[in-house]
Amino acid sequence: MEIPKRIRNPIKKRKVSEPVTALQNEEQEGLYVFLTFEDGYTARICKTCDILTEKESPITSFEGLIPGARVLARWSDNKFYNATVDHIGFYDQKQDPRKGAKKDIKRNYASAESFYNQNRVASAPAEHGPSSALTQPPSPGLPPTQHQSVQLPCSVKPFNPQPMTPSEYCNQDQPGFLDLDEHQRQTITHNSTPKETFLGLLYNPSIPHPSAEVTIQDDQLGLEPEEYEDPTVRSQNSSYENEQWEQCETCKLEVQALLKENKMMKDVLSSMNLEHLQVLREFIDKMEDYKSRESGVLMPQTRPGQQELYPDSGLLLSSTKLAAIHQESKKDCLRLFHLLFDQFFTHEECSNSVAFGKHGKVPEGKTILDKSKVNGILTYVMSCGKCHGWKPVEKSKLKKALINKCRMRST
DNA sequence: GTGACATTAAGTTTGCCATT
DNA sequence: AATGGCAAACTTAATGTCAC
Repeated sequence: MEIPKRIRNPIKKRKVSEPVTALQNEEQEGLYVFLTFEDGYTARICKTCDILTEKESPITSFEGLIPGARVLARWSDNKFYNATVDHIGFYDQKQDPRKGAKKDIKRNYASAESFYNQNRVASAPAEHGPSSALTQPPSPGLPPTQHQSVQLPCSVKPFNPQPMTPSEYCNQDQPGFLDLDEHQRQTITHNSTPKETFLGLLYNPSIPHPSAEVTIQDDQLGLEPEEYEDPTVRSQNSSYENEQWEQCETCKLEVQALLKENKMMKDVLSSMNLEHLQVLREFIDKMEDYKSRESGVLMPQTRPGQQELYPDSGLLLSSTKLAAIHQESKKDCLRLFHLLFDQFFTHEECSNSVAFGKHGKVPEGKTILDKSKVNGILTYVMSCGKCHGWKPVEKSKLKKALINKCRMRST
Protein backbone atom coordinates (compact mmCIF):
# COMPACT_ATOMS: atom_id res chain seq x y z
CA MET A 1 0.00 0.00 0.00
CA GLU A 2 1.45 3.27 -1.03
CA ILE A 3 1.60 5.87 1.65
CA PRO A 4 -0.26 8.94 0.49
CA LYS A 5 1.86 11.98 0.07
CA ARG A 6 0.88 15.06 1.88
CA ILE A 7 -0.39 17.42 -0.73
CA ARG A 8 -1.25 20.99 -0.07
CA ASN A 9 -2.61 23.07 -2.86
CA PRO A 10 -1.48 26.61 -2.33
CA ILE A 11 -4.68 28.56 -2.35
CA LYS A 12 -3.19 31.86 -1.43
CA LYS A 13 0.43 32.63 -1.94
CA ARG A 14 2.56 35.52 -1.10
CA LYS A 15 6.00 36.29 -2.42
CA VAL A 16 8.56 34.85 -0.08
CA SER A 17 10.83 37.81 -0.63
CA GLU A 18 8.18 40.24 0.39
CA PRO A 19 9.71 42.24 3.19
CA VAL A 20 8.17 42.25 6.61
CA THR A 21 8.32 45.20 8.84
CA ALA A 22 10.12 45.13 12.12
CA LEU A 23 6.82 45.36 13.89
CA GLN A 24 5.43 42.44 11.96
CA ASN A 25 8.45 40.35 12.71
CA GLU A 26 8.15 40.84 16.40
CA GLU A 27 6.87 38.11 18.58
CA GLN A 28 3.88 38.89 20.65
CA GLU A 29 5.04 38.79 24.22
CA GLY A 30 4.16 35.39 25.54
CA LEU A 31 1.33 34.92 23.08
CA TYR A 32 0.87 32.38 20.38
CA VAL A 33 -1.92 31.45 18.03
CA PHE A 34 -2.90 27.84 17.67
CA LEU A 35 -4.56 27.23 14.34
CA THR A 36 -5.60 24.49 11.97
CA PHE A 37 -4.92 24.39 8.26
CA GLU A 38 -7.49 23.21 5.80
CA ASP A 39 -5.95 19.77 5.55
CA GLY A 40 -6.09 19.22 9.27
CA TYR A 41 -2.52 20.08 10.15
CA THR A 42 -2.13 22.41 13.06
CA ALA A 43 0.42 25.03 13.96
CA ARG A 44 1.43 27.19 16.83
CA ILE A 45 2.42 30.59 15.51
CA CYS A 46 4.43 32.97 17.66
CA LYS A 47 5.05 35.79 15.19
CA THR A 48 2.47 38.16 13.83
CA CYS A 49 4.29 38.22 10.50
CA ASP A 50 3.36 34.58 10.03
CA ILE A 51 -0.33 35.39 9.90
CA LEU A 52 -2.36 37.43 7.46
CA THR A 53 -6.00 38.26 7.53
CA GLU A 54 -8.32 36.52 5.14
CA LYS A 55 -7.95 39.51 2.85
CA GLU A 56 -4.16 39.10 2.90
CA SER A 57 -3.60 42.09 5.12
CA PRO A 58 -0.84 41.89 7.72
CA ILE A 59 -1.77 41.93 11.37
CA THR A 60 0.01 43.80 14.13
CA SER A 61 -1.34 41.88 17.08
CA PHE A 62 -2.85 38.56 17.99
CA GLU A 63 -5.42 40.24 20.12
CA GLY A 64 -7.77 40.86 17.24
CA LEU A 65 -7.92 37.19 16.41
CA ILE A 66 -10.77 35.16 17.77
CA PRO A 67 -11.32 31.42 17.73
CA GLY A 68 -12.86 30.37 14.47
CA ALA A 69 -11.47 33.31 12.56
CA ARG A 70 -10.32 32.55 9.04
CA VAL A 71 -6.76 33.63 8.36
CA LEU A 72 -3.78 32.89 6.15
CA ALA A 73 -0.86 31.33 7.96
CA ARG A 74 2.69 30.67 6.94
CA TRP A 75 3.73 27.08 6.50
CA SER A 76 7.29 25.73 6.47
CA ASP A 77 7.59 26.42 2.76
CA ASN A 78 7.19 30.11 3.54
CA LYS A 79 3.89 30.23 1.73
CA PHE A 80 0.59 31.20 3.22
CA TYR A 81 -2.37 28.88 3.38
CA ASN A 82 -5.92 29.09 4.62
CA ALA A 83 -6.28 28.27 8.28
CA THR A 84 -8.70 28.66 11.13
CA VAL A 85 -7.77 30.08 14.52
CA ASP A 86 -8.30 27.57 17.31
CA HIS A 87 -7.24 29.61 20.27
CA ILE A 88 -4.82 32.21 21.51
CA GLY A 89 -2.42 30.82 24.07
CA PHE A 90 0.25 31.97 26.42
CA TYR A 91 3.68 30.44 26.85
CA ASP A 92 6.46 30.98 29.35
CA GLN A 93 9.06 33.14 27.65
CA LYS A 94 11.55 32.51 30.39
CA GLN A 95 12.03 29.14 28.83
CA ASP A 96 12.76 30.15 25.29
CA PRO A 97 13.56 26.86 23.61
CA ARG A 98 15.71 28.54 21.05
CA LYS A 99 18.12 29.85 23.64
CA GLY A 100 18.82 26.52 25.21
CA ALA A 101 21.84 25.51 23.14
CA LYS A 102 24.38 23.71 25.23
CA LYS A 103 28.08 24.03 24.75
CA ASP A 104 28.80 20.41 25.22
CA ILE A 105 28.49 18.90 21.81
CA LYS A 106 28.57 15.34 22.98
CA ARG A 107 26.01 15.92 25.65
CA ASN A 108 23.90 17.91 23.27
CA TYR A 109 24.08 15.22 20.68
CA ALA A 110 23.39 12.64 23.32
CA SER A 111 20.26 14.45 24.24
CA ALA A 112 19.20 14.45 20.63
CA GLU A 113 20.06 10.79 20.52
CA SER A 114 18.14 10.22 23.69
CA PHE A 115 15.18 12.08 22.36
CA TYR A 116 15.38 10.21 19.13
CA ASN A 117 15.39 6.87 20.86
CA GLN A 118 12.76 7.90 23.31
CA ASN A 119 10.64 9.20 20.52
CA ARG A 120 10.96 5.92 18.72
CA VAL A 121 9.87 4.17 21.82
CA ALA A 122 6.95 6.42 22.43
CA SER A 123 5.63 7.03 19.00
CA ALA A 124 7.75 5.24 16.50
CA PRO A 125 8.13 5.60 13.72
CA ALA A 126 6.70 9.09 13.31
CA GLU A 127 9.64 11.42 13.32
CA HIS A 128 8.71 14.34 11.25
CA GLY A 129 7.41 17.70 12.07
CA PRO A 130 6.70 20.96 10.47
CA SER A 131 7.99 24.41 10.90
CA SER A 132 8.16 26.54 13.98
CA ALA A 133 6.17 24.49 16.37
CA LEU A 134 3.84 23.01 13.88
CA THR A 135 1.99 19.96 14.94
CA GLN A 136 0.09 17.26 13.24
CA PRO A 137 -3.28 16.09 14.31
CA PRO A 138 -4.79 12.85 13.28
CA SER A 139 -6.02 13.60 9.85
CA PRO A 140 -7.87 11.40 7.44
CA GLY A 141 -5.76 9.82 4.77
CA LEU A 142 -2.68 9.35 6.90
CA PRO A 143 -1.84 6.27 8.87
CA PRO A 144 -2.08 6.85 12.60
CA THR A 145 1.61 6.24 13.05
CA GLN A 146 2.40 9.34 11.14
CA HIS A 147 0.99 11.66 13.71
CA GLN A 148 3.03 13.22 16.36
CA SER A 149 3.41 16.48 18.11
CA VAL A 150 7.08 16.68 18.89
CA GLN A 151 8.64 20.03 18.25
CA LEU A 152 11.06 19.96 15.40
CA PRO A 153 13.22 22.47 13.64
CA CYS A 154 11.55 24.29 10.85
CA SER A 155 13.89 22.75 8.38
CA VAL A 156 12.09 19.48 8.68
CA LYS A 157 9.00 19.21 6.61
CA PRO A 158 6.00 17.38 7.93
CA PHE A 159 5.63 13.92 6.53
CA ASN A 160 7.59 14.49 3.42
CA PRO A 161 8.72 11.34 1.70
CA GLN A 162 10.55 13.46 -0.82
CA PRO A 163 14.03 14.28 0.42
CA MET A 164 15.17 17.83 0.66
CA THR A 165 18.23 18.86 -1.23
CA PRO A 166 21.04 20.39 0.78
CA SER A 167 20.25 23.78 -0.64
CA GLU A 168 16.62 23.45 0.25
CA TYR A 169 17.62 22.47 3.69
CA CYS A 170 20.12 25.19 4.17
CA ASN A 171 18.20 28.02 2.58
CA GLN A 172 15.54 27.81 5.17
CA ASP A 173 15.68 29.81 8.29
CA GLN A 174 17.11 27.86 11.13
CA PRO A 175 15.48 29.20 14.21
CA GLY A 176 17.22 26.62 16.27
CA PHE A 177 16.29 23.22 17.32
CA LEU A 178 13.37 23.90 19.51
CA ASP A 179 13.66 22.34 22.88
CA LEU A 180 12.62 18.79 22.39
CA ASP A 181 10.80 18.78 25.66
CA GLU A 182 8.91 21.91 24.87
CA HIS A 183 5.78 20.11 23.83
CA GLN A 184 5.60 18.65 27.27
CA ARG A 185 6.00 21.96 28.99
CA GLN A 186 3.29 23.39 26.83
CA THR A 187 0.75 20.89 27.93
CA ILE A 188 0.72 22.14 31.48
CA THR A 189 2.00 25.49 32.55
CA HIS A 190 1.24 27.60 35.52
CA ASN A 191 -0.76 29.82 33.21
CA SER A 192 -2.67 27.00 31.66
CA THR A 193 -6.10 27.70 30.45
CA PRO A 194 -8.80 25.32 31.60
CA LYS A 195 -8.61 23.58 28.28
CA GLU A 196 -4.86 23.14 28.59
CA THR A 197 -5.24 21.88 32.12
CA PHE A 198 -7.70 19.39 30.79
CA LEU A 199 -5.32 18.28 28.09
CA GLY A 200 -2.60 18.04 30.68
CA LEU A 201 -4.81 15.75 32.69
CA LEU A 202 -5.27 13.55 29.70
CA TYR A 203 -1.67 13.40 28.69
CA ASN A 204 0.46 13.06 31.72
CA PRO A 205 3.76 14.75 30.81
CA SER A 206 5.65 11.78 32.16
CA ILE A 207 4.41 9.83 29.20
CA PRO A 208 5.33 11.13 25.79
CA HIS A 209 2.06 11.08 24.00
CA PRO A 210 2.04 11.03 20.25
CA SER A 211 -0.62 13.64 20.02
CA ALA A 212 -0.21 15.65 23.16
CA GLU A 213 -0.94 18.88 21.38
CA VAL A 214 -3.76 17.64 19.29
CA THR A 215 -6.75 19.81 19.63
CA ILE A 216 -9.66 17.76 20.78
CA GLN A 217 -12.73 18.66 18.89
CA ASP A 218 -15.62 19.52 21.07
CA ASP A 219 -17.92 17.16 19.30
CA GLN A 220 -15.55 14.31 20.14
CA LEU A 221 -16.51 14.73 23.75
CA GLY A 222 -20.12 14.55 22.90
CA LEU A 223 -20.87 17.93 24.35
CA GLU A 224 -23.24 20.47 23.10
CA PRO A 225 -21.83 23.95 22.80
CA GLU A 226 -24.14 25.30 25.45
CA GLU A 227 -22.99 22.73 27.98
CA TYR A 228 -19.69 24.34 28.55
CA GLU A 229 -17.99 27.61 28.20
CA ASP A 230 -15.36 28.03 25.53
CA PRO A 231 -12.09 28.30 27.46
CA THR A 232 -10.53 30.42 24.79
CA VAL A 233 -13.16 33.03 25.37
CA ARG A 234 -12.60 32.68 29.04
CA SER A 235 -8.91 33.19 28.65
CA GLN A 236 -9.52 36.78 27.75
CA ASN A 237 -10.67 37.30 31.27
CA SER A 238 -7.60 37.20 33.46
CA SER A 239 -9.58 36.46 36.59
CA TYR A 240 -10.55 33.12 35.15
CA GLU A 241 -7.06 32.31 34.06
CA ASN A 242 -5.71 30.90 37.29
CA GLU A 243 -8.71 28.75 37.98
CA GLN A 244 -8.17 25.03 37.63
CA TRP A 245 -10.53 23.26 35.34
CA GLU A 246 -13.21 21.37 37.18
CA GLN A 247 -14.97 18.41 35.76
CA CYS A 248 -18.67 18.70 35.25
CA GLU A 249 -21.00 15.73 35.47
CA THR A 250 -21.23 15.55 31.71
CA CYS A 251 -17.57 15.02 31.07
CA LYS A 252 -16.59 13.27 34.28
CA LEU A 253 -17.14 9.83 32.82
CA GLU A 254 -15.25 10.75 29.71
CA VAL A 255 -12.33 11.98 31.77
CA GLN A 256 -12.31 8.84 33.87
CA ALA A 257 -12.31 6.67 30.78
CA LEU A 258 -9.48 8.65 29.27
CA LEU A 259 -7.48 8.52 32.48
CA LYS A 260 -7.96 4.78 32.61
CA GLU A 261 -6.79 4.48 29.04
CA ASN A 262 -3.88 6.70 29.88
CA LYS A 263 -2.89 4.46 32.77
CA MET A 264 -3.09 1.37 30.59
CA MET A 265 -0.89 3.02 28.03
CA LYS A 266 1.55 3.95 30.76
CA ASP A 267 1.64 0.36 31.98
CA VAL A 268 2.30 -0.93 28.49
CA LEU A 269 5.05 1.59 27.86
CA SER A 270 6.77 0.99 31.17
CA SER A 271 6.70 -2.78 30.65
CA MET A 272 8.48 -2.56 27.31
CA ASN A 273 12.19 -2.39 26.89
CA LEU A 274 14.40 -1.82 23.87
CA GLU A 275 14.67 -5.51 23.14
CA HIS A 276 10.92 -5.79 22.91
CA LEU A 277 10.86 -2.89 20.52
CA GLN A 278 13.57 -4.39 18.39
CA VAL A 279 11.67 -7.65 18.14
CA LEU A 280 8.50 -5.76 17.37
CA ARG A 281 10.22 -3.76 14.69
CA GLU A 282 11.62 -6.88 13.07
CA PHE A 283 8.21 -8.47 13.22
CA ILE A 284 6.65 -5.48 11.52
CA ASP A 285 9.37 -5.51 8.87
CA LYS A 286 8.61 -9.14 8.16
CA MET A 287 4.91 -8.47 8.03
CA GLU A 288 5.47 -5.60 5.63
CA ASP A 289 7.64 -7.79 3.48
CA TYR A 290 5.08 -10.59 3.50
CA LYS A 291 2.18 -8.31 2.75
CA SER A 292 4.17 -6.61 0.07
CA ARG A 293 4.85 -9.87 -1.73
CA GLU A 294 1.36 -11.16 -1.17
CA SER A 295 -0.34 -8.11 -2.57
CA GLY A 296 2.23 -7.44 -5.23
CA VAL A 297 2.33 -3.82 -4.16
CA LEU A 298 5.78 -2.53 -3.47
CA MET A 299 6.12 -1.25 0.05
CA PRO A 300 8.08 1.94 0.48
CA GLN A 301 11.73 1.31 1.19
CA THR A 302 11.88 4.01 3.75
CA ARG A 303 10.01 4.27 6.98
CA PRO A 304 7.80 7.31 7.36
CA GLY A 305 9.89 10.17 8.60
CA GLN A 306 13.01 8.99 6.90
CA GLN A 307 14.57 10.91 4.12
CA GLU A 308 17.56 10.79 1.88
CA LEU A 309 20.38 13.25 2.32
CA TYR A 310 19.69 14.29 -1.26
CA PRO A 311 17.80 12.58 -4.07
CA ASP A 312 19.23 9.21 -5.03
CA SER A 313 22.00 9.45 -2.46
CA GLY A 314 20.82 6.24 -0.89
CA LEU A 315 21.72 7.64 2.52
CA LEU A 316 18.66 7.41 4.68
CA LEU A 317 18.13 8.80 8.11
CA SER A 318 15.24 10.17 10.03
CA SER A 319 14.19 13.75 9.54
CA THR A 320 14.57 14.27 13.25
CA LYS A 321 18.10 12.97 13.24
CA LEU A 322 19.04 15.08 10.26
CA ALA A 323 17.56 18.12 11.92
CA ALA A 324 19.51 17.41 15.09
CA ILE A 325 22.68 17.01 13.09
CA HIS A 326 22.10 20.28 11.29
CA GLN A 327 21.53 22.01 14.58
CA GLU A 328 24.66 20.47 16.05
CA SER A 329 26.75 21.42 13.06
CA LYS A 330 26.05 25.11 13.59
CA LYS A 331 26.47 25.65 9.85
CA ASP A 332 30.04 24.41 9.99
CA CYS A 333 30.70 21.92 7.20
CA LEU A 334 33.38 20.08 9.13
CA ARG A 335 31.13 19.62 12.11
CA LEU A 336 28.41 18.48 9.77
CA PHE A 337 30.80 15.99 8.22
CA HIS A 338 31.80 14.49 11.57
CA LEU A 339 28.21 14.12 12.67
CA LEU A 340 27.13 12.54 9.40
CA PHE A 341 30.12 10.23 9.45
CA ASP A 342 29.22 9.08 12.95
CA GLN A 343 25.71 8.50 11.72
CA PHE A 344 26.55 6.37 8.72
CA PHE A 345 29.70 4.51 9.75
CA THR A 346 30.07 2.27 12.75
CA HIS A 347 33.25 1.68 14.72
CA GLU A 348 33.34 -1.79 13.28
CA GLU A 349 33.18 -0.55 9.72
CA CYS A 350 35.98 1.91 10.37
CA SER A 351 38.22 -0.57 12.12
CA ASN A 352 38.01 -2.89 9.13
CA SER A 353 38.42 -0.24 6.47
CA VAL A 354 40.48 2.62 5.14
CA ALA A 355 38.95 5.73 3.71
CA PHE A 356 39.90 5.53 0.04
CA GLY A 357 42.65 3.03 -0.54
CA LYS A 358 45.73 3.81 -2.51
CA HIS A 359 44.75 3.76 -6.15
CA GLY A 360 42.30 1.03 -5.48
CA LYS A 361 44.69 -1.00 -3.33
CA VAL A 362 43.97 -1.44 0.34
CA PRO A 363 46.11 -2.60 3.25
CA GLU A 364 45.99 -6.27 4.07
CA GLY A 365 42.98 -7.28 6.07
CA LYS A 366 41.14 -4.05 5.30
CA THR A 367 38.50 -2.94 2.89
CA ILE A 368 37.52 0.43 1.51
CA LEU A 369 34.68 2.30 3.15
CA ASP A 370 31.43 2.14 1.25
CA LYS A 371 32.13 4.50 -1.64
CA SER A 372 28.51 5.42 -2.13
CA LYS A 373 28.20 6.48 1.48
CA VAL A 374 31.51 8.33 1.42
CA ASN A 375 30.62 10.15 -1.78
CA GLY A 376 27.15 10.89 -0.51
CA ILE A 377 28.42 12.46 2.67
CA LEU A 378 31.12 14.44 0.89
CA THR A 379 28.70 15.66 -1.74
CA TYR A 380 26.15 16.68 0.83
CA VAL A 381 28.67 18.48 3.01
CA MET A 382 30.19 20.29 0.05
CA SER A 383 26.73 21.30 -1.08
CA CYS A 384 25.94 22.71 2.31
CA GLY A 385 29.17 24.71 2.14
CA LYS A 386 27.78 26.56 -0.85
CA CYS A 387 24.73 27.68 1.03
CA HIS A 388 24.42 31.09 2.54
CA GLY A 389 25.64 31.37 6.08
CA TRP A 390 27.57 28.14 6.06
CA LYS A 391 31.26 27.86 6.81
CA PRO A 392 32.58 26.04 3.74
CA VAL A 393 35.39 23.52 3.70
CA GLU A 394 37.91 22.65 1.02
CA LYS A 395 37.49 19.25 -0.49
CA SER A 396 41.09 18.31 0.29
CA LYS A 397 40.53 19.16 3.94
CA LEU A 398 37.33 17.21 3.92
CA LYS A 399 39.07 14.16 2.51
CA LYS A 400 41.78 14.48 5.08
CA ALA A 401 39.21 14.77 7.80
CA LEU A 402 37.61 11.64 6.42
CA ILE A 403 40.90 9.74 6.58
CA ASN A 404 41.54 10.92 10.10
CA LYS A 405 38.01 10.25 11.13
CA CYS A 406 38.08 6.73 9.81
CA ARG A 407 41.30 6.01 11.62
CA MET A 408 40.24 7.67 14.86
CA ARG A 409 36.92 5.91 14.85
CA SER A 410 38.60 2.57 14.34
CA THR A 411 40.61 2.93 17.55
C1' DG B 1 41.66 28.28 38.37
C1' DT B 2 44.40 24.32 37.08
C1' DG B 3 45.85 20.04 35.26
C1' DA B 4 44.62 15.71 33.02
C1' DC B 5 42.43 13.87 29.35
C1' DA B 6 39.90 13.41 24.92
C1' DT B 7 38.91 15.09 20.51
C1' DT B 8 39.87 17.37 16.35
C1' DA B 9 42.54 19.86 12.83
C1' DA B 10 46.51 20.21 10.46
C1' DG B 11 51.52 19.41 9.28
C1' DT B 12 54.89 16.07 7.79
C1' DT B 13 56.72 11.81 6.08
C1' DT B 14 56.40 7.76 3.46
C1' DG B 15 55.04 4.81 -0.19
C1' DC B 16 52.58 3.73 -4.36
C1' DC B 17 51.08 4.77 -8.92
C1' DA B 18 50.56 7.23 -13.37
C1' DT B 19 52.48 10.25 -16.51
C1' DT B 20 56.13 12.30 -19.06
C1' DA C 1 64.21 7.47 -14.31
C1' DA C 2 62.19 11.71 -12.75
C1' DT C 3 58.24 13.92 -11.35
C1' DG C 4 53.80 14.90 -9.45
C1' DG C 5 49.54 13.41 -7.33
C1' DC C 6 47.26 10.88 -3.96
C1' DA C 7 46.43 8.52 0.29
C1' DA C 8 47.97 6.32 4.64
C1' DA C 9 50.33 6.80 8.78
C1' DC C 10 52.39 9.39 12.21
C1' DT C 11 52.89 13.50 14.86
C1' DT C 12 51.81 17.87 16.95
C1' DA C 13 49.03 21.81 18.26
C1' DA C 14 44.69 23.68 19.52
C1' DT C 15 40.49 23.25 21.79
C1' DG C 16 37.02 21.63 24.91
C1' DT C 17 35.50 19.01 28.97
C1' DC C 18 35.75 17.36 33.46
C1' DA C 19 37.36 16.47 38.07
C1' DC C 20 39.66 18.49 41.79
